[in-house]
Amino acid sequence: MKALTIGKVAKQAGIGVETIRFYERRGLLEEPPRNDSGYRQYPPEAVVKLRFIKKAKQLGFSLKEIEELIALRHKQDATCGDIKAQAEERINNIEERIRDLSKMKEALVELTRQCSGNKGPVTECPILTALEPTGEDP
Amino acid sequence: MKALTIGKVAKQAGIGVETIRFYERRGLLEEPPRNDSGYRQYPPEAVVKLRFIKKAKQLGFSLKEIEELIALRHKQDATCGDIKAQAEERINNIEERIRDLSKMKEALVELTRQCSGNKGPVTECPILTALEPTGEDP
DNA sequence: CTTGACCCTGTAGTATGGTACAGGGATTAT
DNA sequence: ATAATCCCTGTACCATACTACAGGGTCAAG
Repeated sequence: MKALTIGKVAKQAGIGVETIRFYERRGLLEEPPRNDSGYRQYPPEAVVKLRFIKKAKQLGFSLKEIEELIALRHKQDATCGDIKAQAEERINNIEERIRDLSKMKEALVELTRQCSGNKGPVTECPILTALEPTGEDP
Repeated sequence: MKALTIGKVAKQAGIGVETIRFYERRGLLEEPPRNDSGYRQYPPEAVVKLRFIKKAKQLGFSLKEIEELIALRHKQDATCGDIKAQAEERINNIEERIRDLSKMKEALVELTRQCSGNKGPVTECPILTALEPTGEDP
């Protein structure tokens, strides 16, 4: 009697209807029971689960990782430490991405530092010549 | 007489043959002349251009941005300042990504700090309960 | 002169995370 | 009762940046 249609769930979770069906196809969300007309009948917990997915995504977890997290939660012998390990892997991953981005940034900052940024011709721009060390155009 | 086949260019630039053809389709690389058999005949400058693309990619430029950079370089009235502006936009973009990632990381670090990481049951893991605030499973 | 390495086009598939119909049936509000 | 919403499936599409064939022609070495 408290079953929700997909539209209600979508609104309450702040996610699109199509996206929910996509998550179901992906295996991220279990298939809910259907009524006589074939409409999905979601228990209220579905909203909770979708919000979980949404938050995890905001923390940078991929759908695949979220799937693993959910699977872990359902395993009887999974421990808190398993989850923590997962989160720590995520942190390491994020740190690596930050390091990569910082390297890119430093290289670019160095290039712009060398560039006067004035009205000089493009052919003399140190940014381009740095990218194209031996280069001229056809 | 110094024309290169696509395979030679690929090897010298450190890029796959298929990737070069893909760049050509994308409009990133101009179509080279062909010989009687329809083989692409690249001038040696093509290697330079591909290395340019490769380096720009390593600096985090997307193919679309690289296209813009190349177009800028070919415009008569483009200035060094135009290039610098492009690079600075890139820097801002990278900084934004770093800020986003740092936020994610901080949230995760805070969660793992709260988690004992011991053999406790998953249902009591603060990481999961934080992600799923009101939640229990079906 | 044949074999293997190279080249060609065109199409399709990969991964990621969705979004957008088309073409139909069901439900709800007026 | 009928129109406006919903819901269904299935498929195709968006961007990004490739990668992998299939099916065929060409070229160079032994």
